[in-house]
Amino acid sequence: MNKKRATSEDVAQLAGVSRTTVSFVLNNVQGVNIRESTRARILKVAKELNYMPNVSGRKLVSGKTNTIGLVLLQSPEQVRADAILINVMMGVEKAATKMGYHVLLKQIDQNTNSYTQLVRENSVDGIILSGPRKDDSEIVDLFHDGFPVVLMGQLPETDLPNVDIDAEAGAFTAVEYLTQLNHKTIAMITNAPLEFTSAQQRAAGYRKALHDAGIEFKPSLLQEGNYTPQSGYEAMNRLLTFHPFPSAVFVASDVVAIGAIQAIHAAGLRIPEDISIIGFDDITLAEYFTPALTTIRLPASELGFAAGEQLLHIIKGEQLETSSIILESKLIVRSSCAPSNSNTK
Amino acid sequence: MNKKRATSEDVAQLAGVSRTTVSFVLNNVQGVNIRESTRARILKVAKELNYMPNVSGRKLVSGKTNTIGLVLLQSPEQVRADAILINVMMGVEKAATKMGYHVLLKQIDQNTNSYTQLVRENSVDGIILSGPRKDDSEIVDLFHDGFPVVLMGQLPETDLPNVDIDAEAGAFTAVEYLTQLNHKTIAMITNAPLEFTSAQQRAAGYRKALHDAGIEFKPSLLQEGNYTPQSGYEAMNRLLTFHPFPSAVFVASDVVAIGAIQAIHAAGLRIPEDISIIGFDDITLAEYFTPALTTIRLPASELGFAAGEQLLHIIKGEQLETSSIILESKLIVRSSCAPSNSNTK
DNA sequence: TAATACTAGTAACACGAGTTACTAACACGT
DNA sequence: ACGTGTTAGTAACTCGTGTTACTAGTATTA
Repeated sequence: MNKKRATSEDVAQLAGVSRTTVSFVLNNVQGVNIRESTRARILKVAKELNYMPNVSGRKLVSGKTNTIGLVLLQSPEQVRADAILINVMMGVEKAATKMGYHVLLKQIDQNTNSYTQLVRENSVDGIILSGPRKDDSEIVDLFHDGFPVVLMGQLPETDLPNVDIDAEAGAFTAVEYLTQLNHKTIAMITNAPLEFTSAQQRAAGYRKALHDAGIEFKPSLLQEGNYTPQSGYEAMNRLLTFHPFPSAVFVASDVVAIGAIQAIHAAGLRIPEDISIIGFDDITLAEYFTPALTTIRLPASELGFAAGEQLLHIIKGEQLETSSIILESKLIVRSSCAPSNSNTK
Repeated sequence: MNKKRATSEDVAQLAGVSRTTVSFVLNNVQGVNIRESTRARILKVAKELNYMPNVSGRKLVSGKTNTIGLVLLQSPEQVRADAILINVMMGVEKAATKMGYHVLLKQIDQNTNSYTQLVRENSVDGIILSGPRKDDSEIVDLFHDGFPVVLMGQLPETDLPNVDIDAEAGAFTAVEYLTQLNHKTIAMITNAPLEFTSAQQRAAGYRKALHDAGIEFKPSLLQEGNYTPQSGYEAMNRLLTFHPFPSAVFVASDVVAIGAIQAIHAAGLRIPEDISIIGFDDITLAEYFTPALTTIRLPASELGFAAGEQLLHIIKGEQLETSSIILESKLIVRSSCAPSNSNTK
């Protein structure tokens, strides 16, 4: 670093005024009288020196960092498998940038040191937490300390501000679509093990849609996936051992669905003629699966953006319209579902 | 924020010593005499108060931020289409965390304000730049100012420290694999427009492999893709209008490849019987394409990790073993390539 | 003309740490 | 008893900024 960056003192000296005046001018402080010529001179010098205030100094006195933390509690494997996470991240970044904030990215390993450190160090003004676990008391403590926090996802039995997809409604829509196609034996493969709330929500939507259609829920038709295509492959193979096998399957993740599709093809069956498949997420590639996957589109980027905006509202102490923002998903019809030919059952 | 965080002054008062002593003890300063009992008392109080040094204060005096910037110059669309970028990011995060650093994420829109701001503000100690453009002089200026910088990718005619995949070698391997299968008419669909170095490198590997196999390069067989499956679909359709059409195609991106596969299927042709396809990237889903895609695996996470480590070396002023780290890719054979049946030509 | 109000700016303090230079108390050798 | 060295610690300065309280000079008003 050859060139030392200019400080406000440098600007002050070159402009022949005090540092205070420089601060007043550059921060456009109201209620202070500065002659127009002086103001112009300071601005000119600041520009010449390419002056930018040192954030550390500014942070120290203001107590604000102008930075929000984006904390991912997902394991590296989950992150890798989560095809829409990057969109979410970009959404957060966009919201932050819009308000002049930075984004600090942190991936937390289950047993590594906690993210509370970020807060104690005064590194961030607020935190967006992606993938909260039920047993996570840290975040609740932070919230009760009055620290700005927004969840991405849900934590039952708490009133933390959160932003989420209406996964239950999305799952409901998906399964309802299948029942309307006259399917009677509809299986589900979850996106994740059932201890995760995201899986629970989708399973709930599945059961509700079955119930509304007057179809009895059979536990054996609910198989667990765990983010990977491989898990979808295995789950589908389990379903295929049933007689008769289901005529339609709701797979609560497109990535898992591609494994299920593989299994169906491997068994010599056709989609959608023999089995209908509906996915969840609408990842970029879903359209290019064979066959093109009918699925539920999640507003990933919007989710991140909303979380960022919500957090910034809280940081600025603004009144929230609602502490819980639920975004709607949307059915995208392609060609992996067909009406039941009713020879099942 | 109800509870004010404890400062070193608080610790000092409660332990009945001066702030200086607290600083000595907590930073384990060598060559200073502190009675063992005092030391223990201070540590105990610090723990009780849950004291963590305020980073802003520390940054101000040390001039270090313990933060590195990860700057993405890719457009939001590119980011969305780049299936391995998230792995790269996690790799960077891992390297940073290992050394006690934070990662600041910044996505720069082509014409938005520059990333130099991050530097001037003193927000980061160094920058990793992903997706540099040829005409980017900002980064070169920063480098010449002595600011720690690492490129992810390459910038020809500069000696900036960089970390990259050996894309040319990877492309060479892919195409060599096809020539060894006795293919004579081998087309290529690029991952991106040819003004991007990443596309140029892959095209260079393609031409070299053709040359080594004694096959003449035909410009018409080199079609441009632009990150999306749709572009692969269109490029493949252009190739299919040729008589005879190529017996094998190297698609320099798995995501683009899936579009090409769609086009081939839509034309009623089979893979690999009628056309062999080899991809590039080895995205998570490549294994589950129909057919499973033979491709070149990029060490994405390792790339990010290496970039992070390299940058931290530079920041700490350590001598670099080499200023350019090139990681090797690897051929992953699945079932989308078959020997040429030699009826072509 | 003297009291008052406004203009244009500055001196001084605060934020929370790290670090250098100094001191008071005691031990030791002669 | 006196100088020297060590131990255990502290006062005071620095980093770069924001902000409050104050002042000197000028304009306005009674």
